[in-house]
Amino acid sequence: MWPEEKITAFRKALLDWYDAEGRSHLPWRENNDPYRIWVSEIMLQQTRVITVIPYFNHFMMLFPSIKALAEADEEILLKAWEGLGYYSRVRNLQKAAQQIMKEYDGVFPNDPAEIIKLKGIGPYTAGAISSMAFNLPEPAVDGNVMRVFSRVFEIGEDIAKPATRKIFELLVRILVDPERPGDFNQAIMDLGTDICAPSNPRPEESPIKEFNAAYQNGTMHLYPFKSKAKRPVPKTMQGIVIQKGDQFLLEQRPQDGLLANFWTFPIIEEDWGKWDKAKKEPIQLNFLVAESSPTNRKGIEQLQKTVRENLRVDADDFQPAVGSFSHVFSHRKWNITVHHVQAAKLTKELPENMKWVSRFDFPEYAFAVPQQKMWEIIRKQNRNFLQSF
DNA sequence: TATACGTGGCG
DNA sequence: TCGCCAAGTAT
Repeated sequence: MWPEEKITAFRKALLDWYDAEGRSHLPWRENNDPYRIWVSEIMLQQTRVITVIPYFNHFMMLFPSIKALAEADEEILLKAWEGLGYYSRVRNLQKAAQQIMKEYDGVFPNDPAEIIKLKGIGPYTAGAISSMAFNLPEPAVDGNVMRVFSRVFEIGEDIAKPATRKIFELLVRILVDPERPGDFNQAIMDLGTDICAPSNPRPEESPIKEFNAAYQNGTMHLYPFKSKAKRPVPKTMQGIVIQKGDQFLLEQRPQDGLLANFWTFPIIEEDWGKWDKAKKEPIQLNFLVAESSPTNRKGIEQLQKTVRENLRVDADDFQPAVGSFSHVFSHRKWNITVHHVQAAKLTKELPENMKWVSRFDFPEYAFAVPQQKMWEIIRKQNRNFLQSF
């Protein structure tokens, strides 16, 4: 580690730059309110600042206090997070708010050991809140911090591995400015956003270039080392939009897993391994659907049969696909073919997780992006001949 | 420890 | 089009 004088000089160079060039205008930097800082840090997990700003302002208006958040209706909560992604974040946010109301009398705890016990708060966020809201000299190590210091100290450990974070925490615990820990942590992140960016960094403009070993040694291209992520697994899906007048059939997804609890038009995954035991034939939706035409309706009929059996909806007038699109998640990719059919009648006995919803009530629902894309296809299709869409 | 979990932007 | 990236956490 550096001698004490060098550490002091590093802190000064960084904080002088931060005072002059840091992003002091961000809405969650208006004050040191732990609630605001907490909400912002959760939103900022794996999410860009520019994306977060409008969500943050709206969220604080809807839920201005920990108490308001703890008591919020879950539908309203999810709607406020609509489009941000990683939706378990907002569920955990509310759970933590309820934890604070119950265990800490509604006052955000100021002890790192207590903070990290809150749902959805891990080592990074605990350090961020501790340092920014309570001025405690805690490390807040995120991707930016690992990138900056991997270059400064030429650390070649794989930053994709969870264990690597601990190396940087040890480092930052020593380096962090004891007088201004929150500003120190934010300064590193501001630096990592632009000057010390992942691609096309400009180290010659950096306030700490004299401290940057990789820059001095011409090894910038080697740091940070990050192992490759696996590419998303493609899945072939059929999106089934079933309409009866103003009503559309929506299905609520399971409470765990991808897009948990979200309402969507039914989405059927192609399953080549699934066999119809009675008929002794595979249920193969997609390749048949893809080949369907006015003269070859086998695939469409297969789909219609599946809809009747699985969704318990007797849909007539089954048309070929009205559109398609891809949606990439972090770990999988949906290639969705969208079908629009008119229901012969409203089925009385729907499965528990399905219901008919008027399209005029759609604005009250939180729709994940795949659902929004499906709805956009239907709207465009209908705008051609229906003014009301 | 490795994997699940969203979305949008950029080269 | 595609791969990578962004203020991570839960399990």
